[in-house]
Amino acid sequence: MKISMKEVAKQAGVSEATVSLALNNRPGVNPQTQKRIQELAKSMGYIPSITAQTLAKQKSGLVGFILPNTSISTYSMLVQLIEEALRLRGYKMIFVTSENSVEYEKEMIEQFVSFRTEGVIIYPIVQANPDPSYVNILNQYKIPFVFLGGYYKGIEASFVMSDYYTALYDATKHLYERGDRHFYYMGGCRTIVSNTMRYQGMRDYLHSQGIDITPQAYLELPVPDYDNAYKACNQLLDSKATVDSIITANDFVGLAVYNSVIEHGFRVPRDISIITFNRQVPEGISKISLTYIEQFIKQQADIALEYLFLQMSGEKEIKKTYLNTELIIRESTIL
Amino acid sequence: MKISMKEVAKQAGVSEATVSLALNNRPGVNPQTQKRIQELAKSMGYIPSITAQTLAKQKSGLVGFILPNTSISTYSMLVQLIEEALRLRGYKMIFVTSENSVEYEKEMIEQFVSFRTEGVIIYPIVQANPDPSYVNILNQYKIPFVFLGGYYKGIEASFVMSDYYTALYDATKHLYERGDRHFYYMGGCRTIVSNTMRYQGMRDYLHSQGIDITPQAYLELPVPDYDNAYKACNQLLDSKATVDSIITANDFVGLAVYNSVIEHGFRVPRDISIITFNRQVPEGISKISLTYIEQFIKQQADIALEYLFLQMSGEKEIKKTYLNTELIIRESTIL
DNA sequence: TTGTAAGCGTTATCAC
DNA sequence: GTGATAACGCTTACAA
Repeated sequence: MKISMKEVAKQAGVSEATVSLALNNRPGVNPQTQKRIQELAKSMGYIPSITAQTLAKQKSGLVGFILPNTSISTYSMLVQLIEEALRLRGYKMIFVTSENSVEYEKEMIEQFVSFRTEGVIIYPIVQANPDPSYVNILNQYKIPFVFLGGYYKGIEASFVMSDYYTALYDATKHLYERGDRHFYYMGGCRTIVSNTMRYQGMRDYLHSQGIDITPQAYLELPVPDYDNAYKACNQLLDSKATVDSIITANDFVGLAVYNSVIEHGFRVPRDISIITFNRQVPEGISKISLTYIEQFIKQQADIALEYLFLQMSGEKEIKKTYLNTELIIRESTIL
Repeated sequence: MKISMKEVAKQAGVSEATVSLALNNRPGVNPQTQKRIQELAKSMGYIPSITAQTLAKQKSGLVGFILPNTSISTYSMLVQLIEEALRLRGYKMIFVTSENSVEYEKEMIEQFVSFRTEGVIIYPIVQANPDPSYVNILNQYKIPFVFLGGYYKGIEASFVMSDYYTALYDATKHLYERGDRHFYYMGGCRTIVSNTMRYQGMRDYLHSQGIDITPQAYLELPVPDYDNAYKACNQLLDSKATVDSIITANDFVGLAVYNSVIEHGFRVPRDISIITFNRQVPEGISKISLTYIEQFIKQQADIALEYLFLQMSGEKEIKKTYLNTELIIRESTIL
């Protein structure tokens, strides 16, 4: 049977108030009584209704976390890291994915409001978002929130993300110093902040060396996956463009590029070099190990949480962190 | 400001009851009033408290889904499929991972009770579970549940899973007919149902051909990942055992085996053939494309949901489905 | 130390 | 058609 506090109270021969106090280890209840009630409740299989608790306490103990999806290993690491950190702080995570859709993200954020979460962490969708103002519903309900992995222009909130600008700046430098002069970046939607930053990092380093690139150097994929990348790279190479290096958004894209490059009769890295983000295919499995840009996921999770808890404790100041990345040299750029 | 129904009612100059009826499109309210209230509520940014609704309605509209983790692509597909199907039926999914730990799964199931979910789908942990009786708390709270991808012995509930027995039976047959005679299976915890089934399928086919294997043919990995598999396979091959084929739990294991085999101077598939489950590394990326056993994930999700909704609508009968799999031949077993 | 009672934000049952 | 009001299961003053 469904057990409620009333049942426990009746069985114990005390009032509901006493049961509540006893079960929550609150002072002011006889240790004997407390023990008796706790044991009774346990033996009855009583599990309190979070719903009722939330309503009564006006605190849900919930923190919402929204991610574009869960299929990228970076993302699923974040879920685990954040869930654990929240649990240690006595919060429960309520986790949803936006499926990379604006509408869906909006809905999910409203759902967070509906659940009266006490804080929200948003990993922004990585597709174009023309008007992210729906996020402000969180402000209306006084629910603190932070961005992780990016942010929306026009929404004032703390955020932490990789310093994609410097990452691309440095990666480009590495390749330039190898002698490469013709550069491409291949990835997803170019208008989102993190991708704009990448383009600019590449552009600015090259500009400093007297090379000016055009937006065509950004090869935009509808979805940054193997098939799209393979097609796009074939098209690029078929066009007889001069290509020295291609930097890619993730290693499925990077490995598609590798296959395409090889099939066009070029060698990697002798003719064309490849650098990737977000390596998730373990070394040893793929045909080539790609030089990659490592992002520090755990640190990002930690900082996001730190900022969130700051906001939750009343802090008003907006904090922004661009986190360092590290270039890990592998076969695809070694001379 | 936080808006509650009271505010909306006040602004609209009607009672809360009317607001409730209007917002929920219930009969018995003047269409004009209804429209006025709906627009007002929207303009005020009112979002109802699910908590209060749940308490009042005694229905949460929630279905719990628990998965060992989210890093396997099979799993993340399931999350999406199930979430969508539930949404279409007017339910919200509350999704958690068990981190493959008994204690954690227990906790999460209690959490589902605590949220008063109306149904639960359990993908059992894929490590040994000595006593899964904690699942029965769901029965006590009259929360229907089904298993997906496996089940726990001793817990009576509907389930759907791949027919691992036949999968291995047929895979072994395929290899036997190629001429292989010395078989191994490499995967995770051998005591869980789905792995026991695999072993038995392999054993029984071989027995039918007059070959008797011992439990040593099951190479049990602490965790079925690349590193463990690589080590285990090295050990096997170093031992000079005769090995004709190795069937593996997933393609990280399969590709680790491939590397180990190659490094020991054998050829695939001429000397040793490999079959895997749960391929997730796209073809074209890995050094070799592995013959694999395809599981029909969407069908499993559909059936699990069907069984769950049957139970939720009062059906008592327990249904069990072992779903067909398909052997997809690739390089690693082609002669 | 324990019990009584109000209140959290909704819904649902009645009167009106 | 609409408005009181009880109820949902719990917490939390405050009273006893």
